[in-house]
Amino acid sequence: MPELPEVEILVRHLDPLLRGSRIARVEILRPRTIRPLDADTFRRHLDHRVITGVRRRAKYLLFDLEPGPAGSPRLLLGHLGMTGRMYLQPPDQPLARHGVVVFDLGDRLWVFEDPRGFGHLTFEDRPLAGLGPEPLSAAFTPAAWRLSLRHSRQPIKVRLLDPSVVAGIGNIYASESLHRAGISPRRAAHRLTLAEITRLAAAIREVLEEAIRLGTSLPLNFGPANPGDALFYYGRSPDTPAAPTERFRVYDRTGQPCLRCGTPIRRSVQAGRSTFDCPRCQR
DNA sequence: CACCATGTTCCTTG
DNA sequence: CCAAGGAACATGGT
Repeated sequence: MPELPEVEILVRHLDPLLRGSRIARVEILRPRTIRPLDADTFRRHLDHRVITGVRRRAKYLLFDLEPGPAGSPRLLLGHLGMTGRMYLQPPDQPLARHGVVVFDLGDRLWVFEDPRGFGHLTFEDRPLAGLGPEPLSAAFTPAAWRLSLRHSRQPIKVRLLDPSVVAGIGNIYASESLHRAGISPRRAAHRLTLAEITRLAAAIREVLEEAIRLGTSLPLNFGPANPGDALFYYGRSPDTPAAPTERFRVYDRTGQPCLRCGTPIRRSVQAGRSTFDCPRCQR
């Protein structure tokens, strides 16, 4: 499901539902999801712990834990990978086919579902240390950001996917941000002018904020009986309401007219991943 | 059968 | 030492 906006929307959804909940039992159906820790340690540390809040950093979900026995972790980290979802469901409802971890909260189940299995849960917070600025924070200024782009000859689109450059941008919003800023994804990062960097930083913020606004304005149901979510890319079924039209301006719109100038959107491959841009608006 | 897919890490190459 | 590219992880949709 995830890039920054989707994780942010999920965090806002989960926080009031999980805050104050006590974990009665943890069921690990796919041990590989718990990494790089072992499943037994994980289970032992979470038994009877209380969640005091849910936050986000980049695409990580951060679950704050009430202090437990000496040496127990204060923070649980979750990452959804490409296809992870989380939701609460009644205990008597059947579990999703790819339910990988289930937290028994007594009156409800908190389910982590992940068909492709790229997501994970851990207490290991080292990956957070290397993350770049949150694009929606005040610390994300063009002047500061410029320094991290100055030394790379890589295409700017590829740099945007590096979490140490800016946190939470994925393949969809990288293309979307560059289109909004009118910058070619192929431009070498170190050749961007300060004016372009300023424009791109603003575009990133706008694109992400718009996506979050859209998500919070929709009646979302993250439950297993509603795999559509309308908002999220993965798991849409024919009978669920379609996502709002023109949610993306370039992503996955190969050959369709650019909404600004009408030129057909082009697909290319950079660092092994699809890039979408308008050959006319983005130079 | 082929190719594609929202992410991240690790290994190899230069 | 670093930068950059590609494979790997695993499953499902078209």
